[in-house]
Amino acid sequence: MGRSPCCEKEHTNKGAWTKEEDQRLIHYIKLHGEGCWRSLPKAAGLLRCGKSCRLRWINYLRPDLKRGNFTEDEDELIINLHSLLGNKWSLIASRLPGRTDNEIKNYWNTHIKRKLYSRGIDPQTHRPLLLMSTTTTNNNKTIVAAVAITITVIITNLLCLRRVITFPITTPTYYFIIIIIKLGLLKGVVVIIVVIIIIIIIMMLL
DNA sequence: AACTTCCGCAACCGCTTTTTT
DNA sequence: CAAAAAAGCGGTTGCGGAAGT
Repeated sequence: MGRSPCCEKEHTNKGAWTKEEDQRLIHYIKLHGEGCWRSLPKAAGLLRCGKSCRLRWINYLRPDLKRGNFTEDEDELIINLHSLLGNKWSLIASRLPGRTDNEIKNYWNTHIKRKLYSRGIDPQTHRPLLLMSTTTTNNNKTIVAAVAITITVIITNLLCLRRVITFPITTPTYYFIIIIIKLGLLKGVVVIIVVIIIIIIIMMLL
């Protein structure tokens, strides 16, 4: 025993709103206020779904919306809130008067992501990009390791071929690269040194 | 000037949560 | 309490204008 549907789906307009539709929606809400989006389209004489009316009002027509570019302070606030809340756009928007969740989401995807990348920060985790490559999932580590090794091998062997360096990359070097990439620089170097010491001890005992 | 590619943003889609009957 | 739709939310798409060739 539910409610009746909000609109007849086959008799609704889609796509961009016209000036006339905007005026009808503004006029109706000025007279009757927000709320009950289910009955609004019919009462306002709009061939739109209630959901579409709500979105248009909240994201575009509301009089308290702040128009224009985001300020530097707003940028930093969005970045800080995103680091705490993640992609909770509505929560982020509630801390920025006059801005909508949709607007902030779009702004994040078009501007702030790029800004963070240029600072060398991963926009999803807010961690430095270089650290990311060594601490993500095993699958990602393998991909990063494979790409790094392939590039290193190609460059080293080309340099060797052109006699810039006198020796090609060797098998132990591959393993050292893998270890450093998988464990990080510090841990990797420690592990390599320990391995070398063990090898030296074994050789001396033999 | 004509065409193509890129970019930003409004609107839609589909899912989850809340409300109503 | 259950069912069904509204409300709300976040991801994605597609259009229109700007920029590049």
